[in-house]
Amino acid sequence: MNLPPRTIERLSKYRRLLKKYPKTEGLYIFSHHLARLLNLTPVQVRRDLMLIGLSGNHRKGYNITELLKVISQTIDTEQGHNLAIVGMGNLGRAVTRFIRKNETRMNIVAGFDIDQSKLNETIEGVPCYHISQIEEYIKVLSVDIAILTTSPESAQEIADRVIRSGVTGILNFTSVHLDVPKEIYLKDYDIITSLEEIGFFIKSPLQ
Amino acid sequence: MNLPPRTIERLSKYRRLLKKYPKTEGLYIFSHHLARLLNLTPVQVRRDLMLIGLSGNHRKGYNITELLKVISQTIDTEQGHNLAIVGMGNLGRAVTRFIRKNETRMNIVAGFDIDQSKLNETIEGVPCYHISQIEEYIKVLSVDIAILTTSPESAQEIADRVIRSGVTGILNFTSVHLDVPKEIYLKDYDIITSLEEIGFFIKSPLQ
DNA sequence: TAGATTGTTAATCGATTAACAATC
DNA sequence: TAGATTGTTAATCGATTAACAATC
Repeated sequence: MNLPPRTIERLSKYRRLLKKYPKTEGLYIFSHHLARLLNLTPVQVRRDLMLIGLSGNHRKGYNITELLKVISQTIDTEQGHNLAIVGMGNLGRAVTRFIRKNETRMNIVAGFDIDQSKLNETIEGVPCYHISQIEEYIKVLSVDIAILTTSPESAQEIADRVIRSGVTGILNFTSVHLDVPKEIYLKDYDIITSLEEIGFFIKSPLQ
Repeated sequence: MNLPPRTIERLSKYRRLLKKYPKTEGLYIFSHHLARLLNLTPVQVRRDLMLIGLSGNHRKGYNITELLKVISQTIDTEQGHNLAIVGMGNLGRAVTRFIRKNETRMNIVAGFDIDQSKLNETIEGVPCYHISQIEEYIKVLSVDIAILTTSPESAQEIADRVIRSGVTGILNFTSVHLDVPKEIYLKDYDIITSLEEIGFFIKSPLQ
């Protein structure tokens, strides 16, 4: 199915919110209610749900169970995704822990680090291997998404290597611009740029 | 000055890249060269620089020193920004370390945590206080940007409290939707949603 | 002059929102 | 029926890109 990236992001947020939604609040939810919980407009919500073929009830709104089912059918794959964290330093371990606390279809199957002492050890419940074994383990474990939490210096080299090994999605925490083939889905988390953006907009009067 | 958010983000990236640019490569850079280094188009680069009043030389391109000067004048404030990290767990400490490794105008002046044992201790070189003292220290230290790395449960309460104390910019790592007044500049880093977005687009054939 | 570049407007693209018909 | 909602198209907004004049 061909859906806009922004819609996918919102679908993910609808699902996460509704999964925790108290059962006592009823089986149905109105678009304006869901919108208010996420600071969106009711039209946005209805449009998103329309795009994935969901329809609501004019009296009661949208059936939450159906909503959860159809969103999951849209977003998830049967097997889920196998993730590798490359760079098991502070940030890598924190991100690992963060992901594992959430119930998702994302299975962290390996961590990699240059530190020999971490070899074959289990960190945050994830088996950790030496960086030299990336190609080998990524293939064997069918990793399709890599999270890059390495040093800036090695980021591009590691990206090249994980891509060569079969990874097609990358979440890049390194603040380094990565050059990747256009068939790779790359998402950057550039903390420094984000802070500078915030800094600029809080000094200027806001729109 | 009124500049689009995307332009600010790119200016931040131009600067970071050019700061590390080897001196031997010359004092000038062409828009197409800068564009290639960041996977942008030359027009995008020229337009961004035009918006901040920079002009280049038809033979040599843009003067790197001037470029760095004008970008800094645009983005930075004289005093820089004072940051607080709220939640000094794994993620908070990792983010603290990450920011301190980069040379920026962002000064991390305080960390906060519920853990009594961290009270008055210095973590990653940052003085750490108990969460009950947020209001007090944010005011005294003139913190204007808060980074939220707390538990999801306390995220909204903490956001309310830092805003009440004078913070106007928030970088939110908690994956929880925050309800903030429109004059607050909020930027979300939702790791779960990002992974689900990547997951969706690597299963579908890419555009 | 020819060629490569900058500078800038107009067209296009993607996403949001306004408007409103249809339904219960 | 009146009122509140859903469903969907058309208009608008923000950002990128195409086109091209100006300059060295």
